[in-house]
Amino acid sequence: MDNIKDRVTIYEVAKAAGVSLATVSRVINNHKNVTLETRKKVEDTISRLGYKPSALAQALATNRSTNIGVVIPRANYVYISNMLNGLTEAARDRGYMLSLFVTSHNKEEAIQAMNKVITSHVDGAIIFDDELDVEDTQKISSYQVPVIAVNNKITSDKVGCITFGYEHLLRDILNSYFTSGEKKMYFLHVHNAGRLLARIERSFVTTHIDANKSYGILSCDDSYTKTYLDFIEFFKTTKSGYFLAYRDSLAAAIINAARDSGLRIPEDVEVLSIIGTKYANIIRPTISSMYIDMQLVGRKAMQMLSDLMAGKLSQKQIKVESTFIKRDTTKE
Amino acid sequence: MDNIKDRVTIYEVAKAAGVSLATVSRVINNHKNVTLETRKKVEDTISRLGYKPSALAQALATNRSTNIGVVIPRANYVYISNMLNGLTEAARDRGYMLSLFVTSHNKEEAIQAMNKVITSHVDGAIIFDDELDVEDTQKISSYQVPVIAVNNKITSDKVGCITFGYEHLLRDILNSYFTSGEKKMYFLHVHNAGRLLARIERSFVTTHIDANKSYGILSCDDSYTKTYLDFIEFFKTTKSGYFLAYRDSLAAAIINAARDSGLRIPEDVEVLSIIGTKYANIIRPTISSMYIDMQLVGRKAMQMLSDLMAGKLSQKQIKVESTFIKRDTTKE
DNA sequence: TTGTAAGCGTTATCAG
DNA sequence: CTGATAACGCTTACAA
Repeated sequence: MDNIKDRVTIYEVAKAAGVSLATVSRVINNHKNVTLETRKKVEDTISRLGYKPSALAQALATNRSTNIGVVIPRANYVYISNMLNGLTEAARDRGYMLSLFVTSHNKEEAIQAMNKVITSHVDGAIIFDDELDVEDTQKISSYQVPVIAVNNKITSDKVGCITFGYEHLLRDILNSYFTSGEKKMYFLHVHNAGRLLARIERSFVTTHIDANKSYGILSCDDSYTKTYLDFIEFFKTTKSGYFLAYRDSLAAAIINAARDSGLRIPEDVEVLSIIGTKYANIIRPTISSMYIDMQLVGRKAMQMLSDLMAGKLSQKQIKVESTFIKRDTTKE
Repeated sequence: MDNIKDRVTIYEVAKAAGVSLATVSRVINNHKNVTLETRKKVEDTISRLGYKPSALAQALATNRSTNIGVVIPRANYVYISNMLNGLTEAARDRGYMLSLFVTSHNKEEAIQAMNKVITSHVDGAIIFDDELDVEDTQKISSYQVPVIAVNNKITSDKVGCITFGYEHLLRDILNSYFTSGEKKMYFLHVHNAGRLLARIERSFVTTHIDANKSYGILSCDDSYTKTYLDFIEFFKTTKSGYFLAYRDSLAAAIINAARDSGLRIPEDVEVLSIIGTKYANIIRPTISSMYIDMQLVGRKAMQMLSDLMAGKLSQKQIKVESTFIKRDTTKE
């Protein structure tokens, strides 16, 4: 319905204060060239009438909305909400609003979201989506919208990016394990979990091939309960292994299933969580993990975008390295 | 800079297609009364020029933005992001965009956020903030913005609400424990954690007083690590107790500290997590908790708002009851 | 079926 | 220092 009708407009304020539109506009924008007297008069009627400028009209007139579009996957993961948290903090410090665009793990929808970002007239966008290709991201920048792509290596005039360094570290971890460890390694393949996991899986495979080691790929659902049950089955026949799981929940599923099957950690079963969060430290045994501070990534992304919009982003591509945190689920 | 300058406008499309503004507008809005021929002609030039309508201008002209404002606390808790997730899903199904406004646990800032919601010209708002009083929420509705308040009992013409039922259940749990349990109960008081926890704490206290039982209030930080260390100290002198903690992380801190102090769960120490999430089931021993499906709350809130905006919200107030889930950290 | 023109609530460029 | 007035990009009666 007419929910935003009968809103007080700048026009009514002007009339009530006995000045012109222009003067009111000057007051609310803190322009100089306004007598203290008129300013006070205007401010009084503003608060008397409860006038709030329409950000919409302002945006239309000025060509800047102070809105930042944020594209994130729909999945409700802790590391995503950590990043979102970093984004909101940094946005607030800079006076930006955040418009949220969520995408499923499905390319078509991601492109839809892109289109919405464009039509929504944001001043800039931060795109964290595992499905979008370089060309899709490029498209938005052809609309003159400055973009920071997270987990997507792509730069151009109006595009910067933050990439994650997982492969090197993983390779190091594996190679080091090959020298001292003796268990067979398994990678938990999650269907449709996006390019990040796929890339890590590829790295896992090639490292094994390069070292001429055998390995296993285990398909699993992206759910704690389902994975727990699957591993209860699995451990009926297999009694040891080193498992790499996407997230802490999945790692916990393996750990719990192993213990409930009478296996010891890390003697029989070792587990590494790829995208570790604070829960890796809360769950017992504490979970060894690869870690990236996603909240920091969020803050950093917003800062880069801010610089990019101001035309003074010097380093268009930064890489955030993950670190290995040894805890109780691995021997080293 | 001029990031949204040299954007293709409806005017250019009209000229290029050899029709008027109005016709282009009709095409993009799927109005009938357009020849198939002209429609095709227009659509072709639209895609040729890569034209995207400006949601801003549309909103200004139609008085509806399809934007929903969401006010949530800045705190990065799982249950909050669960709710946000439910909101985004339901919003997407209805074609709304979400504008995010985060607040610290600080009233002034919350009011600031309220003002931004008003100026940002959203079609409606969902407010989940523990600091805002009834009057603050009322204020926004005086701007004709339909609002659903979460965890705030307040209704009026344009305001509906969802409240949480924790007190009754807690009272039942406590009274039942009084008959069979023998440990002293402690409530973890978290400073500035908002009204929800304060209300629950009050309920905890009065139930004890009514039953003429002694109890303890323990101040703690809203941090796993700090709380863990505090309880390592605590358990040096106190060897048993039934502890009620705000969230799973805090409950886990107590559990881990108890075990690391050689205490048995639930024989010596019992723990109840007040706002349980899926982690209550992942952590071992699994944590008994009170549970509300926050994702559902989010979806429900969006549905109510949608109805409210359409003027057909019949039940302006709904109460979501929490349920007790007995797991391994309590005897019953 | 299509075009003309007024209006949405601001800002910004001019004169005065 | 202040006031007209033209944008901003779109929708929508009203005319044609």
